Amino acid sequence: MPFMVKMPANSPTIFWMKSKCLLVITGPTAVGKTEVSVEIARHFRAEIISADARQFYRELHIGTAVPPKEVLASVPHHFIGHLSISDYYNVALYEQEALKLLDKLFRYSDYALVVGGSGLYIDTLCRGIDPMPDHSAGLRKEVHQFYKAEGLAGIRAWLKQLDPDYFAQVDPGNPQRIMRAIEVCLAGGKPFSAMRVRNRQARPFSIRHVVLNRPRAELFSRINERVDNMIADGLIEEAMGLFEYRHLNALNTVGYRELYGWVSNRHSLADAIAKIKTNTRRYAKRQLTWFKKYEDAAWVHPEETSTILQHLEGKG
RNA sequence: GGGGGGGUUCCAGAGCGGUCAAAUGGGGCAGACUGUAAAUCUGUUGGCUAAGCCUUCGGAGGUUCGAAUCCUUCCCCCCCCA
Repeated sequence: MPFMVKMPANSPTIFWMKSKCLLVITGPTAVGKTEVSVEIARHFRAEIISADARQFYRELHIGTAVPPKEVLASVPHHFIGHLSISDYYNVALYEQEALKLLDKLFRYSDYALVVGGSGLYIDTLCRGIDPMPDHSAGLRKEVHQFYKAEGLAGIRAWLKQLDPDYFAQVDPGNPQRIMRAIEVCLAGGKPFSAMRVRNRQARPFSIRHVVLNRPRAELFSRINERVDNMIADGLIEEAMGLFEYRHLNALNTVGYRELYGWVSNRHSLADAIAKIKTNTRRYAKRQLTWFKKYEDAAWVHPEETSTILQHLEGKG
């Protein structure tokens, strides 16, 4: 009798067998995930599910280091360029869609391969996220306007009133978090903290996790080099072609925002490029910090393919 | 050759007799993180046998109870006149 798991109400109704395995390859930006992914995917005859939140947008290529055409053509990839920069999207939608996709993929293969560096997205796919009320974009705008008018103190006071428990926990200086909590309280009619219970969802498949990493100096010089290549490949043109959309969240992205800062005369081109490099390095650092909590993950150098395979086969 | 400005902790740049291991910014390092996540935010940043001590503010002397801060001198930068 195969091991069966009851799925939560909002998940696909099918029951999956525990023999299915989700392979996760993550690691900081520019570590070399794309390069190894094809070989791994072929080995397991798995399709690739991207977990790179900025590769979702079809208008973004160079700045988000989307895998080259040959790579995309050699193994089926999902969640790359499936959105437009003007689309609204969030992790919960990703979770839903990815689970639905897995449902399909696992009919043909025992494996699926997640490749990407967006920690929150990977976590959500692997363990779920508490259900939260949906709400209109208008509500977010409203809260944001209140913030602009009343400042940090204003939204803090508001949150304190709506959800004193969460108020006691949030970073007091983080407007984004405070505003989100307010939105959710308003939309759900109850405190955010009552909904954010961090329930871990059981998944009907096993998960094996590899974090790719390199010595810091090596990683950083790859980042610097990659940024130069992006510029040579036409990042400036790509960014400028999207100039009118620069206010969109999707373009609040390393590699784009710095160039907009340059055209807006906030700094020189050379400074912009230097900033892209340092901001990318910082991003990589933040990713690494996030990945450190993956206790079951194996950390390996991307060139050690056989070690990677070993871990993904469960022999690690 | 004459006149003026300046050399400060990784960098830029405040400080201008005690409250200075030295503001602030940058960078670095560390961290947080349940629907904006390549986002957003926080801490830390001379050394140590750490509520104390030691070594820092171009070099060397000096004044003073006490100097990054005042004086002398030396070295090095920059600007103006020649």
